[in-house]
Amino acid sequence: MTGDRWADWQWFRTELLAWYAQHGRDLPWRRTHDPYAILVSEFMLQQTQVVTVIAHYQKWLKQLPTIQTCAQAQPQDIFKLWEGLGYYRRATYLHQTCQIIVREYGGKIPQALDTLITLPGIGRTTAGGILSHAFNLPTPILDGNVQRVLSRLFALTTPPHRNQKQLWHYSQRLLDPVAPGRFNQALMDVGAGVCLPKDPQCGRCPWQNGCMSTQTQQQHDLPVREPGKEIPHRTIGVGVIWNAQGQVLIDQRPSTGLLANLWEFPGGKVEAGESVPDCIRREIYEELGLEIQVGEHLITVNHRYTHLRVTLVVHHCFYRSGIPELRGCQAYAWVELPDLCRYPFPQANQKIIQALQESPIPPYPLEMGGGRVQSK
DNA sequence: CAATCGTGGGT
DNA sequence: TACCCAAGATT
Repeated sequence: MTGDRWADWQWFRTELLAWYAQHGRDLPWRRTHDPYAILVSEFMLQQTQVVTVIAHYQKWLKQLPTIQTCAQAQPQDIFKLWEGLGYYRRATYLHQTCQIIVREYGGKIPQALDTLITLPGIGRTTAGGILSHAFNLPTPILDGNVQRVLSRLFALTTPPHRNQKQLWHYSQRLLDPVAPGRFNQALMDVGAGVCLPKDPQCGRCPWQNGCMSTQTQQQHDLPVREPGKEIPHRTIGVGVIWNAQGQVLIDQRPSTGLLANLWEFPGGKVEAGESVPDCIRREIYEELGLEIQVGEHLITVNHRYTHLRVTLVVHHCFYRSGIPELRGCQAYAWVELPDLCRYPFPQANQKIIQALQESPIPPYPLEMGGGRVQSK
């Protein structure tokens, strides 16, 4: 690159598209022209790697093959299909977006960028991805891959999150106006498979001869990243509360905040100087108004979120008295173990469920009414 | 604009 | 093990 010459930009496009024809990934959402399917893939791919998305993508489209079926689905089904993918707000946003498109746009995805980004969960990158991929419209994208590729290609020494305007400019300027769909897909493939965060594979890069950071051996130092912050840790006491019918109590988390709308085994943060059984007894009373007896330890689960680490100390518990009140949750349910799979749970709770299914059901304490009542 | 929002892969 | 990073959007 010796200047802002048309031939230089065209060279990037030609090289990239030629490389893509040989080395592009074969992905499920590249085998369809259905804009709805592409919309689904774009939502799932937000901050989530391809290998993680594929199974969920295929299951989703099998159960909700059209935008109409998605719009009409129950929230519980939406969350169940999203289970395990994380960032669960995306599921609600996708559901809402499909409902709006069906209701207000005749089931056709709007092809105007300004319209698309007004829909829930659709920002500029997702909108650009949909428009370029589904309709071959010349809309740029700027995901993590593209930010890294562009930072190296043009040797941009400002951290990407402080340099969004310039990065968008480059993404727009570089975009192939004839084949924007394939170009954007190719750009992300370079980021995901060649221009790796650590150990960039410059020898396999179609842009090796035009990359400014490679010429000065800066590619390992770009993009510039700022040090992260420390992640706090909490210990959480969790109760698997059994009733005399052999059912366990679960609750649905609030509609906002961490793991919104998902189901869980009730519990809460262990306060300073408090024992775990005391914590569980207190939390169950505060959140549900139930009196329980805390029993033996079931499992301890360590889990990491983006901004939080938790240790879940889980105990078997036994219902004594009270009717559940909805204080810190949306709903509750007494369920038998085989029915737990009907409810969407976060990953940390999946480990509890697995432990439950592998461990024998604890005997109901004799002093609390004798043997278990066999339900049905 | 900084914080929030999950989970799995890779080093 | 302990990080970093991922087809980001929202508030």
